[in-house]
Amino acid sequence: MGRPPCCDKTGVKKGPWTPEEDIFLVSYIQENGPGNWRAVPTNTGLLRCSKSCRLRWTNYLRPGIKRGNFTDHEEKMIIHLQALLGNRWAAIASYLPQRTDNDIKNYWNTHLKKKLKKLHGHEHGHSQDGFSASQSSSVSKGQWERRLQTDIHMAKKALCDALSIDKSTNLNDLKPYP
DNA sequence: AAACGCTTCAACCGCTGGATA
DNA sequence: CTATCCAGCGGTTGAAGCGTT
Repeated sequence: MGRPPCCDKTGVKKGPWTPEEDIFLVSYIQENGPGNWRAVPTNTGLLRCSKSCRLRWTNYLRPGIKRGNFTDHEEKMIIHLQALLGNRWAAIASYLPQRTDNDIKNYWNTHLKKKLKKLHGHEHGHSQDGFSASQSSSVSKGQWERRLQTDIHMAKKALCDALSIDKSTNLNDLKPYP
């Protein structure tokens, strides 16, 4: 017996959010802060499940979000980080605080995948995901995590090169967003 | 003008890991 | 230790918009 789905209650609204719903959600979060998502539908009167509220806030309503028009700089970072980390969009997004993981994922799937395919022609047989690739060569998760840390360090250096950032001063700027 | 196919992206679904009782 | 709950994550879907015929 698994955990029951959170959204199977009757009377839960789905689909696009209306401006009114957005206002209810934003004003609630302005007063109470994000978190305790379970309480949000009851306290706001929104007929949405907690998951839907959290998603709407983090991907659309949260302040400081930049939408559309990815810069060359951002694009390069995404390409480098994806090559290193695989499809770990939340981890990638932590390096681009103005972008959401959903946005980066969408941009990758709709723009960058195609772009890279064109660039590389038909390269075959290379893996996409770090740990799943390592698993096949019998690497333990602990070993893989350590390797990942090293890789991240190397990637930061590589990013500095790719983005023409001064290596000695700006490595720390690439720390994930808290 | 309208029918069709393609692209984009907001939102959903199912799963996982961490926290807690 | 086990069961349950919740937040968060990544894959996927489908409606809307856009371009082409």
